Amino acid sequence: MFKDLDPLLHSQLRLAVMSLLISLDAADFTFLKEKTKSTAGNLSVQLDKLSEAGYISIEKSFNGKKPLTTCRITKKGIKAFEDYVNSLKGYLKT
Amino acid sequence: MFKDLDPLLHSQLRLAVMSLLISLDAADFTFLKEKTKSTAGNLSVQLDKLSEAGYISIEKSFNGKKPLTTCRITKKGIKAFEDYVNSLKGYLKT
DNA sequence: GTAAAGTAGTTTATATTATAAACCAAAATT
DNA sequence: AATTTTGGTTTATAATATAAACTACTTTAC
Repeated sequence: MFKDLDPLLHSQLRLAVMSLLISLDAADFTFLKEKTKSTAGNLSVQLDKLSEAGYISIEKSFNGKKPLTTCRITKKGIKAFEDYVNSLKGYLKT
Repeated sequence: MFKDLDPLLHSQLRLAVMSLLISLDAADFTFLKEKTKSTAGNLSVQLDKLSEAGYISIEKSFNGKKPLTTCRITKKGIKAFEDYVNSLKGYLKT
């Protein structure tokens, strides 16, 4: 009846990031920070967790002289997000 | 874009409890424990939190000689659940 | 009738998580 | 050349979830 909710996705900020990445394909740190209205520190930590789980890939480069962190959702991440949404549905239908 | 998710409802067990109560109107401790497959201790704590928030009411009585804890969702709880579901939608649409 | 097991919970301790605050290095601005 | 801003990371703290231990009583088995 109530399937377990992936704890990695059941977090407001990580879920917001995944939600953005699933329709955007690529997004940089600053963009994610603005869209999610998070602090840089929090975002940095949560991106690491998503990355360690293999849900996103993180690529570090430079935009001119400024560091640029680009995130992309992985296949595994897409699957996890879809699973999470399906599990959640069991909790939401009234 | 991403509305804040009520932290009281953004918890697997509390959400499951609210999901049950919203369509059941009343449920006792043992029933909730079985349906949510939670431990008694965890359920006890989470029910208290929902109760303190005014999302559910808890009535203690006796079923013969055994203690009976009956839970009901409140108007405030229904509103909170609906708000939560609506906020979540912003995270899930792909 | 009393010891053991079961029921219905609560309290407390611990592990995990989220978040903010502090920090760092380089670049841009005054 | 000092100050502020950008783009982050690391570390510390507060909040949360969860399980384990406990309480109080009841039922069952001997």
